[in-house]
Amino acid sequence: MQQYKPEKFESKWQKTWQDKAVFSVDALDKTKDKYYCLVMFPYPSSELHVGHARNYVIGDVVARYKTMRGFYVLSPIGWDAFGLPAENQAIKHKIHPKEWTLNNIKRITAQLKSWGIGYDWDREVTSCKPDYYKWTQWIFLKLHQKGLAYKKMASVNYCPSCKTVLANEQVIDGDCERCDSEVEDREMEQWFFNITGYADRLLGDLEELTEWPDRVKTMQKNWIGKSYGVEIYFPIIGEDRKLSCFTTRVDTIFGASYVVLAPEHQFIQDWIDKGRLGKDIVDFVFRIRKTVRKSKDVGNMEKEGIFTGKYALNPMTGEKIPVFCANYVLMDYGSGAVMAVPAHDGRDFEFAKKYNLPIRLVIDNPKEPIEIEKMAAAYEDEGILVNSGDFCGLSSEQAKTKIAEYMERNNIGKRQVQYKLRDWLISRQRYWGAPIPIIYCQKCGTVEVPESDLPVLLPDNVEFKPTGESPLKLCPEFVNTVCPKCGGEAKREVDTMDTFVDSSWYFLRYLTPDDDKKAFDTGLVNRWLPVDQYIGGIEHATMHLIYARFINKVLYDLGLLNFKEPFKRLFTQGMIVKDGAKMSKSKGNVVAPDRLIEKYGVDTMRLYILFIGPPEKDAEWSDRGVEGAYRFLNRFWRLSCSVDGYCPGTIDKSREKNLTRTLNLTIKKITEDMEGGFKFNTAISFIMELLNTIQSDIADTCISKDLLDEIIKKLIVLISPFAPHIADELYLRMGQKTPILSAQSWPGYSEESLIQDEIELPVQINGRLKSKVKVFSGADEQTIKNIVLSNSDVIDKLKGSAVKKIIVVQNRIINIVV
RNA sequence: GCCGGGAUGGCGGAAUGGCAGACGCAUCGGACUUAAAAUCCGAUGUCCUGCAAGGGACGUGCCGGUUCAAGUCCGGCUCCCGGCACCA
Repeated sequence: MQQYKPEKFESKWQKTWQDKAVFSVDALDKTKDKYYCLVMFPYPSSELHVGHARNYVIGDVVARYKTMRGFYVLSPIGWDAFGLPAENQAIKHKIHPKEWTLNNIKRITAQLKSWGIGYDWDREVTSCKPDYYKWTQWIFLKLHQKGLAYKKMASVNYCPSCKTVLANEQVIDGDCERCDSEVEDREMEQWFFNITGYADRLLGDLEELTEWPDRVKTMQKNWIGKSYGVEIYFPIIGEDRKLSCFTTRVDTIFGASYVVLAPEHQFIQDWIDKGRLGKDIVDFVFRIRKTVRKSKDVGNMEKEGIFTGKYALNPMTGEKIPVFCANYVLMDYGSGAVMAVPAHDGRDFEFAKKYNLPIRLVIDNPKEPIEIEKMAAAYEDEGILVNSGDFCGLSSEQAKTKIAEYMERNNIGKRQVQYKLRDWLISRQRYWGAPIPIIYCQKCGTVEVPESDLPVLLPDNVEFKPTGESPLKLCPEFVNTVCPKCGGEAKREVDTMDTFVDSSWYFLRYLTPDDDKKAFDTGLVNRWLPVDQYIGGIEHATMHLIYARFINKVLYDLGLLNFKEPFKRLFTQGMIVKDGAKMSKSKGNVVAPDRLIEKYGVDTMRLYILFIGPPEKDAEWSDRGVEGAYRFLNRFWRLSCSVDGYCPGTIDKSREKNLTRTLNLTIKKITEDMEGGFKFNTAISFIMELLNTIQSDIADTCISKDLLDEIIKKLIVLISPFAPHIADELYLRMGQKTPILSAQSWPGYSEESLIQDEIELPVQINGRLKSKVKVFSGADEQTIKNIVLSNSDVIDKLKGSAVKKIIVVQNRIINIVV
């Protein structure tokens, strides 16, 4: 008998699949139902680890399984090839980002091929190549033409010492990761996409995504953060204008004892301009403005504020209330000004305690009246209004409507819908990205690069010295151009686009990756999309998956697509961790798949990755566990090879029947696991169980050779999506001429063979397992009760106690209550 | 801080509200072997009890609740992970 030697045949099969083009798709072919299986395209960093492998192996299993179910499966791959790490490499190691990226792509391509992942390689797209980013730029123009791309001031992290804009990742505790200088907040004019204009549709259409995980939909819903509230106008004393504050808790307005402005607020700037603020206040404002404040820091940071000397009027109480400026109010959300109700908001409470501001209870807890003196934290729940004039006694819910109506009648406020979602800042002061196709002309102003002039090529020859400007600005050949309108001297936009723009439409490009006339073919895209199955990491739950949905909707509005949502079904896999932490080079806990493949072969790696746990959950890597997968494949190999020389003894009909039943049950369970939640770990365990059963049947030589042959062949097909190399090799050895994917369909099962004559039911007494009884399957409740109560073991265990009640759960359990 | 998720033997994990620990790893014992490796067979949650067959109690992060029955449902916590808008 031959030993299992994967190295002898794995690359042979990879070549066969390639030669027979089993993963190639003719997009025009309509003879079969289409299935678009998409994995999130990788960022080509140095090498892929087993965490990446999980993503692509899952995609491959789905693609192979769906092919076997008779679908015409499109499974493409590409590279999200622009981005920060390439530029870091350029600065550190003096290698050009393009060279570094393309080298990585080469290496990763070889890796993916050696893993037996089946892609249609003719459809490869690379976002950093001009034939791709030409169309990213085209998409920018489409948004610009629709008025969805615009410029406004926004802040960036700026390192004064390195003279460069930093990514959030490069800021460690407020300091630059390279030189440890304190990072400053700087305002500059930048490009935005008006995604907030689509907020309602992005929210509403989540309803249609019935095959998305709930957790992802919940996260997106919260990210969009639609809230209903009131914009309240607070008159400023001594001025002719009012301050707008948005609140979702208008029921607490009688407790608003001061208002707080963000340091960037226009009123603050006006007062500074007019010299109305004291030096200490101005210093405070500038200090806070300079510090980097992110939404994630607001909760943790020490609240700091200063009284501006100005007062406003609470429009409901008529009370004169102080105006503060504080670090915990951000310009990003709402109007950059909030009314403070210390008794009912945690941040306001903390701030009021620190600065000894009055805390007034206006909402009482109906279950447990609040004593203001004993309050240790804000009461943020809803309740019953107190100290609230005519509105006392109302519930928060009633009061929200009544007060809003009153405010609207009296012009004190207006009901408003507010979103947490902010417009998408796409400008990057970086080199390694798609240039924004805009030209600035002294005469004509902001002018689009005409479509016929695309792509705006990224020059190769640039300096990476940090200078405080985008490297492109230092490249005169790039910057200096002529105005497409008037032909006069003009300068190019030097910012590049966020890489999330590249990844918001790549799945459209896979249908026509080489088309130099258009970004995508509407007809083909409408036929093949929405993507039937999208697979990627949970970390993309909000940003990438919202951006891609947004761009899809814009293209839909332009009549270029006939579907509103790009991804019909979504699967988010968990991380593989090692020693309790995410794999990373810096931690030195990266498990390289290639080392395992050398030792055990690809199928072992694939099988173990799939067996490690439920694919949507994080899993801990164990080198020991790999051995188990390898042993199993060895056993599978030996057993399959043993069919030839198998000599049955006395055939045991009931063992045969049982084995046939087990086979059908296994097919059923595996099929359900494949169709349902991608439960590959349990699917594989069912194959292991069946193999264990066969092994003892073979040892006892009690089944016929034909049955054995049939079962082994079916098992080979069942395991083929997970371990395709060994499957095809064994299939060939068992006399089958064509590879499984091109010939074999997924096995079916017969419900009839699953029926059992007799079943064993557990018997509990007072919820504790005490005995078991055998009953004929299909026995009715009364019959089962009779059988149970006359069973000698049960009678014994009851010890004469009076039976109060018997619960019979069909085919499950019996519980006797005594 | 906010949003989302998770916690089950020595380990990875399994379990439509219905026999907790399938399957695999590890460990121990046995068979085969001159021996080892490989392979095959068996045992393996914890504690108590029994010479033994066996019997009993406890047990799914913590506290409480619903139910004939809770890992699963509800309320309240703890810790860990992902995201928080310039990592991708």
